[in-house]
This record gives sequence, structure tokens and C-alpha cells, in this order.
Amino acid sequence: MMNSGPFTAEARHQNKSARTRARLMDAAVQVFARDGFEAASVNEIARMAEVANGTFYVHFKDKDAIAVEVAARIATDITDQIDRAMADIDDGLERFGFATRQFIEFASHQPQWGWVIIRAASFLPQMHRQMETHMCADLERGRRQGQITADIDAFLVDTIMSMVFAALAARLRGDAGPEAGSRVTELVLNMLNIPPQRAHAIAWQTIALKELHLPTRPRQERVSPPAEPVRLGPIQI
Amino acid sequence: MMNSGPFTAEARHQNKSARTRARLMDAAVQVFARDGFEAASVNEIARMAEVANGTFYVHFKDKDAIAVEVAARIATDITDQIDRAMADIDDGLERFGFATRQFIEFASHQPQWGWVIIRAASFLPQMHRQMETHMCADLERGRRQGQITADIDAFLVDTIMSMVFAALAARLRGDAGPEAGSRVTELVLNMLNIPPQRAHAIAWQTIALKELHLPTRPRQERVSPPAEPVRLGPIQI
DNA sequence: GCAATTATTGAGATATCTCCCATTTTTTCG
DNA sequence: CGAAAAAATGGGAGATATCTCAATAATTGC
Repeated sequence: MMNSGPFTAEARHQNKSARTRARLMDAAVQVFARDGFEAASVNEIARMAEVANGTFYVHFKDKDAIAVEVAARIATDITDQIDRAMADIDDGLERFGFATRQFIEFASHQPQWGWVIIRAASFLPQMHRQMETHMCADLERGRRQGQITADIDAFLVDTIMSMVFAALAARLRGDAGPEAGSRVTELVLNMLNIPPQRAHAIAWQTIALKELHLPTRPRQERVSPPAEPVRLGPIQI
Repeated sequence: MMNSGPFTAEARHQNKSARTRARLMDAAVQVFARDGFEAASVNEIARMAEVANGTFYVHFKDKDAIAVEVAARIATDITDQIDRAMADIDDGLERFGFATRQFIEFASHQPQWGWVIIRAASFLPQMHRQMETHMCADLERGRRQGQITADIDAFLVDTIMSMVFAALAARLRGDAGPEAGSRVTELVLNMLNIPPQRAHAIAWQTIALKELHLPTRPRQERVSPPAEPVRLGPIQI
């Protein structure tokens, strides 16, 4: 019923409970991606994981619990790895561009994760916020470096997030190709009034897209500090 | 159970069948807005409309059918009226700004409709496409008038739509005030490399926001032609 | 006012879901 | 190996959904 997924692979050498739990999480990803969160049923997740219905409840309180856990793991894995992959980039705008492109390309190589991210973003605020925090850190850096003059407030960040997610969705639907990340990066930089040439250069420079590993093997230590949270001011009129 | 809504009001002088149908549609709007499409149940819609469960099925095949009908009516009503309200504006960018601001302010004055629009957009492509078509017409006009130099393709339009919807969502959540429409308009115009001053002027000029009527009384004739569909080219790499 | 037509009703057949829990199977470890 | 602990099982009670249909009520036209 299922080609065992990344969580299962990670748990290969742990005890049985952990392995079953991992099976359930992989199954949940598949079902959430296929049916959406609301339409997904615990029965279907258990069936997909090839465990009995009751087993689910040994490991998770209910559907919400597994959704939160899956989404948190995915968000953490991706943001951590992107962070690590661009540890040596200093320029805030380049970091933004790299992260955006890496994120979209990665998520579209793992369409199930991609769909889960998109679907989860709308009703798991913690996941949304985590990604916002990371993005925000790079934008703030760009501002401190004098490249962005605009105020970076919640409305702006929210808008940029929606653009990145729209690009990812287009990529997942097949409406956009591998250029999606570059295109949306350039649009965002234009929006921030970065000089068009520079925006274009940043967005379209060839970069080494790392293959992200999912999930990170036995929880590695972070290489760079985890993106200092940025305090967003209230929206100004 | 329900303060009869706009569809009911419109159908006041029609026959009983039409009135019941309208009650169901108003109820559906409430339930969809409150619970979301997936979680909404036919039972709940019938209860809200204060009709028997079986009555629903006399009028609609199933939940999807009423969703499609409701969304289509809302989209048509809003786009038609915005079109009418700006019949005398020629400038493409000003039309875009006006429509965006009017749309967001209207939908946030009718939060139920606003939420339905947002929720419907993600899985009723026809609704999404209708709004895209209207928006696209104004942008194309701006391009023909020499104000936009960028290519207006599907990716760009999709991105702009996502920005407008994000602004609407922020407004509905209460995270943004009445300035949301102006802010997102300005961001879009910046993104299109309109000179910042002009972008600011267009986005923040005082405009007379009309109170939109919902739904249009006995189906009025259109004043202006219905926004010629714009053929979108394939996305270029 | 009365028959014909049209609309509504609500109980119920069927299905699916969630969640529990007594029982069985598997793993661990002295 | 064999007993204790841990994990998994799957049947089933109880909710809640969808959709149907024979019966009932309201409306219409003569």
C-alpha cells in the first residue's frame, strides 16, 4: 500500500514503537497531500500505514495531533537545512533568493511534502510563523545592510509569503517550471524597489541547489544560530 | 436561526421554489464561511435555512452543486458591479487600483462573502479564473497604454492574485485595517516597476468606494462590455 | 372551492468516522 | 526458555453524514 517514506527510513534502527509511529507519519503525509487535511481520515492513514485502526490511537491522540507533528517536523527539517546550506552567504538579499529558490525546488521534488506545506500553512499558524521568522531574518539583514529601505512589517512579510507559496503551488500543479523560484524572487525584489538589474542578477544567478535530506538523520546540531526572531511592529497606516 | 440574507431578499417576489432555493444559498454562505467547505454539511445548511433535510436535495444535487452556484453568483455579482463602478476610468493602472481596493473593502464589509471567496478560490478554478480575467484586462490595458513593460503572463497574474487574496485574508482576520487595499496595490505596482511616486499616488489617492449591492437586483444589463478575455501565453523560462 | 400540480417533509437505509478496550501478538531480558 | 512488559489488534458502540422516497402540505388554475 505504501513505499515506506522518509520518516520510516529515519526510524529504521529505533524500537518498534518508533517505527510504527514513523510509518503512521509517512502515511499521514501521503493522505494529507492526496485528500487534504479535512477530508483525511484516521482510518485511511492507518490503512495506508498498514496497521490496525486502533494502533493509530496508541501513538496519536487524534488527527490534529499527527497533523501538527508532521507539519512541525517538515517545517523544522526544511528550514534548518536551508539555513545550514547557506551558512556562508552574508548578503541578506542573496540569502532570501537562495532560500526561496531552494525551498520551492525542494518542495516540488517532494510533492507530497509540498502539498502538505501548502495545505498546512492555512491552518497551522505555528508552521507559517516559523517560516516567516526565517524569511524575516534575511530581509531584516538586507535592511540593516542598507539594501532594503522599506519598513518590514507583518503585512509585507505576509504578502511575500503568499507570493512564495503561490509560486510553489504553481510549480506543484505543473503550471510553472524550475524557473518559478527565480521568477518569484525577482518579483519580490522588484516589489522592494531593489534596482531591477540587481534584482535580476540575484534571482537568476546560478546557484548550487543542494539536495535536501529529509528528515535530518539523528537530529544534527545546528551549524548557524537559528535565525533570531524578528519582532514585527504593528501595521502602520 | 438565520437573519435572511441577500439571496433571500432578492427572491422575495419569486415563487416558493425560488425562495427556498435562495434561503438555502444564503444558509450555505453562512455555513461555508463559518466551517469551511469540507467541514460544512448538507444537514447544517438545511438546518440553518430552516427547511427539512430532504428539501435540500430537491434543489441541489449535493454540496458541491450549491458551492459552485453560490461561488459563481458571488464572483459574478462582485466583478460586474466593480466593472460598472469604474466604467469611466480609462487608465489601466488606476482601474487596477480601484478594483483591488473596492474588492477588498467590499469583501471585508461582507465577511461571510469574503471568507467564501477565499475558501472557494482554492478549489473552484472557474471562480478564480473569472476574477483573473477581469484583473488581467486592466493590466493589459495598462500595458497597451505603455505603463507596464513587463510581460503579463499566467505566472505574474497568479502572483498578483495571491497578493490580493492575502491582503483580503489579513483584512478579514483583522490583521490589517482599511489601508490593506492601498498597501497591496502599491506593492503590486512597485513589483511591476511603476515609478514609486506614481505607484504611491495611484494606490493612495482618495477614491469614492461605492457601496456594492449584493446580489444585483433583478439581473441588470451590463453597462460596460464584460472585460474581454485575455489570452495568456505559456510561461517563458 | 376543489382537483391537479408543485413543494416540503422527516424517518430511515446505508455508509463512514472516531475512539475505546479486552484480547492477542511481539519483544525484552533475567 | 519463559515470564513480564510493550505493542498491536480489530470488533463494536455511538456519532454523524448522505441521499431516498412514500406521505403530507401548500399553491395554483379552473
